[in-house]
This record gives sequence, structure tokens and C-alpha cells, in this order.
Amino acid sequence: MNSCQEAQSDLEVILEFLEEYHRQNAENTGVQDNPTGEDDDTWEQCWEPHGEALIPCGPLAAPREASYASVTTRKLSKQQTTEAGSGRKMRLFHFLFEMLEDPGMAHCVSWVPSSSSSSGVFRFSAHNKDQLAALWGQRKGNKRPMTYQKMSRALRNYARSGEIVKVKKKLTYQFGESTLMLLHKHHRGEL
DNA sequence: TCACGCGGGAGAGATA
DNA sequence: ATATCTCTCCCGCGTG
Repeated sequence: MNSCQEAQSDLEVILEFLEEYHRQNAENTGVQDNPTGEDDDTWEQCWEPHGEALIPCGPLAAPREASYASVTTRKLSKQQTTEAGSGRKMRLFHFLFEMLEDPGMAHCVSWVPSSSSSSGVFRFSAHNKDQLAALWGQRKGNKRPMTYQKMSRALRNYARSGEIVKVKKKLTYQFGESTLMLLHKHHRGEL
């Protein structure tokens, strides 16, 4: 099994676990999915990478370590445990998803229509891609200006984990299936 | 030939 | 001090 396949299967396992846990949590405790509404801050605090996948760290954080360990044997890294706390930096694909969900940013980056509405394929505008990159640089608080070239390099790093893969088309990338599902769920406030 | 997007290596910065 | 993760920077290659 290569790293991408491994990551993909991990994501699937995690997703199944989250769905099951979420069902139980809703039934047993009556905890609201998203009682306060979502904003950028909660967004950052409720997700954390887990090895090659994403797992929530908000309301699910407490039982996560024990329960999740039964699902996968992959250990939590130092940074991952750190990020369960507050003040975690936003990751690039979170930012991109946010931009994709913002109609006002459609001139910079947009979903690519396809037969499957949830394909997760998106494309940068050839004219405004650097504007989006600059925004990312600002969000990160970089001293030097971010460019599309540098941002796309970071995007391609996600290919190793399967979170985002490169599509063989100019300026076009695709969210991993499970990553996209989790992002959508969170965006709808289901996690 | 040239511009542009892409891919890889190396290293910086943050954190435990 | 060390290890790990996530970018960031730079350089070279392929393509139209």
C-alpha cells in the first residue's frame, strides 16, 4: 500500500468513526452540533490534522484520544496534540475551502462543475490567483508577499497525504474525497 | 524562444 | 536540545 492509499483508508476509517461517534453523542447527550454558530475562530479550533488525515478537536476532543486509538494505531504527533488547544494556525486547505465557499472570492478561485457535484475539483483564476495567494500570505502574517507559485507548492505537499491532489489541468486541484466530506460537514456545522 | 505552471530539495519557524 | 510538522523559498524542467 502506498502512502496515498494508506492516507485514504485512514481517512475513511476516521470518517466512519466520526459519524458513528457523532450519532451516539447526539443521541446520548443531546449535545448540539453547533450551538453557537460557526466562524473562523471555531473553525480553526475544531479541526486538527492527524497524521495524514483530519480529525475534529472541538467537542469531540476529549473522547478522541481513547476512542480514536481503537480505530487506528497511528500515534498522535507532538504538533497534532498541540493543535488540539487554542491558537492553532489555519492550514492552507482550510483557507482555500473558506474562499471556495465565499461567493465574493469566485473571481479568484471557484469550484469546477462536474458530473459529480461533490467532486471537490477547484480551479484558480489565471488573472487573480496571486491576489488569493497574497490573501493567504496576509492570513499567515508572512513578512514576504505570498505568490501563487509558492502557494501551489504548498498545495502539492498535500498530495502526499491525499488531502488535496493535483489534477492534470492547469491551475486545477482536487480535495481528497474524505477531506472534502469532512470539510463540508464542518462547514454545515455538523461537527 | 519565452512565459508559465509544476515538481523536488532544502530549510525556516513553531511547537511539545 | 531534539524531533516533528507545515509550510516557504529557490531552482530546474516540461509544455504550449
